[in-house]
Amino acid sequence: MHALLRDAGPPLTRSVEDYLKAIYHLSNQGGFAATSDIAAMLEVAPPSVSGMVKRLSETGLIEHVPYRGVQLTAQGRRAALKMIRRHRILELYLMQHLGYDWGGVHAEAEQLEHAVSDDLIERMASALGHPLYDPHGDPIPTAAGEIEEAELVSLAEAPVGLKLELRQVGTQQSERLRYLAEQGLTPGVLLTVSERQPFNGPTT
Amino acid sequence: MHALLRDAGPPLTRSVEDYLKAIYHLSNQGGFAATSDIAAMLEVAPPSVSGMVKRLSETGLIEHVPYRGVQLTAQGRRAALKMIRRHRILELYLMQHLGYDWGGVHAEAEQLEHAVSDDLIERMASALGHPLYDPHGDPIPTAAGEIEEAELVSLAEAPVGLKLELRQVGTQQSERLRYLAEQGLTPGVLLTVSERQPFNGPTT
DNA sequence: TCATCAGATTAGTATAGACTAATGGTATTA
DNA sequence: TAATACCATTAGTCTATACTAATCTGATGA
Repeated sequence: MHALLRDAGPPLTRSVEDYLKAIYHLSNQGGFAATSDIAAMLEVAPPSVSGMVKRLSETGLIEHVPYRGVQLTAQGRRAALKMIRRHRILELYLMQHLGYDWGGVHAEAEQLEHAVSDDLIERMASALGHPLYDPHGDPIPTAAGEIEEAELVSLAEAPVGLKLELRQVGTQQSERLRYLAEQGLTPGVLLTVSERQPFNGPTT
Repeated sequence: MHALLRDAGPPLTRSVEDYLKAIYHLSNQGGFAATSDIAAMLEVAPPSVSGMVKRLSETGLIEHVPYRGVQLTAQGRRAALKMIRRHRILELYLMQHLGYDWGGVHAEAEQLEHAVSDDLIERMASALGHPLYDPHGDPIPTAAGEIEEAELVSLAEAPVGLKLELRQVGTQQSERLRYLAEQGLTPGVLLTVSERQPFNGPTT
């Protein structure tokens, strides 16, 4: 009985969901997320973050070490992964079933992820054949809250001559995504690093 | 220039959208919506309605006659119809493309209608072939904000012997909707009023 | 006409979440 | 080690929205 009710509590607000997602992204490799980075990512003022951090640590969703930053608790991480699953399933669904392009999906998913039910997400996931990666190539957490921790190399760091598969594209700016898609730079494509100009772009 | 910007202003909040929809439904035939009816429909206390009514009439979305009730202005009506279009397109889409049943669809649409973009709604509308009626048989307002004003007869009022087409079902209780659907009472079906028991049900 | 009562409104309070201005802590550099 | 600069936090305010308790209005029936 305890176990089943463990996660109940009042549902998270839209803001709280956004904070948890931001903290997840900023503390990826087990580190702390800094107040100012959270503020920048969510486009709010730093004191707003301090306030929210206090509330979130009181409800046990994060751990706060003053002047060092915050980390998700197991509970907070579960909630964050749920939002990320929603976001990624939504992006995929909007592209594959409603004709969205790579650039426009992000904003729409960003709104919808707060409003959809678990049921709807699972229906979309099955309509998509339970996909493992989103349109950017990022892994989609399972409904149970697990996520693949990929080892990725940045293209800018890859040695010349290396053959590789383009797995994910690390930008969310619509214009840039559309441009890359036109160039055929879309997740899954195989590339070879042929040369690199000093200070900028390598070639396919 | 004026005309194009006329409706700009800050976007409506979730609450405001709900109030406008409720007022629309309660003042259907040109009358006034009463504070207490709005309160009942939205499940809030009457003073909360008084407060919101003040704000809405200051922003020009409704007309308030103290102690009599409220009416939508043209602007408020446009906003309400937009929400109703969203709701009805969503219900239809969820049923036809994601396997929702008649009962479960309302609650999901109620949430999503506040989060979807106009673009997404129009994409769903075209995926559905620009439908005119929602799953309950209610007319769907056009993107331009027009709605068919249907003349409907309640089954309970129809004279015995009349042949008619079931156009809409006036309940939103999930259980009851499922029951009716099982009985084949679904919009579009042709019925004949064969007899009526005193105090209750007529037969197909 | 007046008393009464239901329903509407005002008054005052709470909470979530944001802001700016002021202050406090930590780490870097001289 | 001390000064400084950067970042975090606290203090105090604002808005939207809800609440309860108290008051007011208008319609109804005696």
